[in-house]
Amino acid sequence: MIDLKYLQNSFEEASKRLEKKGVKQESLEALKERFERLKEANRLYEETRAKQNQLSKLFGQYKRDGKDISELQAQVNELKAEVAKYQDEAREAEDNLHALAMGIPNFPDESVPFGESEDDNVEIRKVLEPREFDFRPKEHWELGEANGWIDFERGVKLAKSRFSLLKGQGARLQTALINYFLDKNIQAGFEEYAVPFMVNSKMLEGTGQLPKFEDDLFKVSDEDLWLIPTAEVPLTNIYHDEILGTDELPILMTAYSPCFRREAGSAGRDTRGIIRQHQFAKVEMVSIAHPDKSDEIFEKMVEQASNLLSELGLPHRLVELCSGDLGFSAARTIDLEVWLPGQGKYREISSVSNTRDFQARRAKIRFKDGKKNRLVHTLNGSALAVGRTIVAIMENYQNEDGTIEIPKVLKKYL
RNA sequence: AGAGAGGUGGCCGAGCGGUUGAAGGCGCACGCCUGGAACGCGUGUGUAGCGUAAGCUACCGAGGGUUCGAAUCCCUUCCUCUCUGCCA
Repeated sequence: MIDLKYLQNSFEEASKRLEKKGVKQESLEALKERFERLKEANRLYEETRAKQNQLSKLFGQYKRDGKDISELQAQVNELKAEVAKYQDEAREAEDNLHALAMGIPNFPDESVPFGESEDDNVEIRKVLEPREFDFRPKEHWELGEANGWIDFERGVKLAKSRFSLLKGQGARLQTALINYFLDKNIQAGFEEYAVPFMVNSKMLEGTGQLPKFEDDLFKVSDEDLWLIPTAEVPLTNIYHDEILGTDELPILMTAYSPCFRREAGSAGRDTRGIIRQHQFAKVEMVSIAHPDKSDEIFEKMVEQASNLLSELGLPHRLVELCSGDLGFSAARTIDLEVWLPGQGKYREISSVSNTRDFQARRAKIRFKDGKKNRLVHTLNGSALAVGRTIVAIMENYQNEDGTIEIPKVLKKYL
């Protein structure tokens, strides 16, 4: 959630910043108005409530002194109705504010380039030269089937479309990658966690998936439980509604998890292959940082993801997302796109974001700064999406006969 | 899943429906004491919102209700513990 006081005090600036992300001025005006209405409603409620409390306190005295309370009673009864009325109004104002505020995305950083769509994203640099093929490189689904690594049809039979299964060397490769990523992340100072793969709705509100993006999620029927779309959700919310000590920061976490996404808006995109599935494996990094240190940690996380790709020998590029392509919670995001020779394109394989205090405010994650409690900064990034890494390995390491080499660094994991 | 017990401040632990935001203890911080420490003594020690401030409001797992007034009574719900059942 954005800082409503900031919105109120610096409305021009705030709305200008959010305009870059496609937020209409009107909704911000409405938000500001609802914030002010809530404050007014609260003020009225608290004032009348204070009066009532004062009178109520007299009852004890009156009784002890044996005085008549009937007049007092009448007075309080009048106030009571008023208090109830103001309380209802305050609650309604609160609900209205919350409903709107939770749907407003985060401010992009000043440094984020302006743009409307992914076409306006800015390439920062390329890492490793794509290899020259002296034959037509195949796409991963051809290779996956030919090698018996991926079974698309039976995956669909077991669940539905956009599910698949890995077997044999394909499955081994996934396990190897997970272990490799976790090992490297641990070496870089991240601590490994094994987290629940389902969370309740409060946690999803904390990280920003709910209430706005319910359609992207799988929900467990009859329970307030949802399959996680990324380990970012449980990892970040580990400290939901907690106050950390300054000396505990930064907290660097990593976890493997399957990720479940309904991808409601993506019909027709990447229908072949395992680029876009309802379930995929990912190793995630999440950092809880002191506000002054989050930029530094952001760089570290980008470097970490890039290093993983480099060590696997996978050509990739770093792309700074423009304002219009930035996710709901992110203030800044760098995507890592891996080269896929079969497609002849760079495709997203990791996304590192700094959400600043946006998630922290929603999830109430604070730290003690001297006497004061302050919101932390939260960051997340993939290191890496495992399914897409398998795709990248297959396509980049393919031989003309369809066989696939294994990257050197993975040999000891297989 | 069934039966029972319970959820109070960083922790332990009190709390006849009326100055209880909450006794007492531990812990912690500061001060005194000391050559320095321990002990001892003194003071302080939750969070959030509104307000320049004094202060006001809210919070005793959560949500409702009864009442002039609820940590205390009632309902719902979640969680923990013990026993039984089931299970990797």
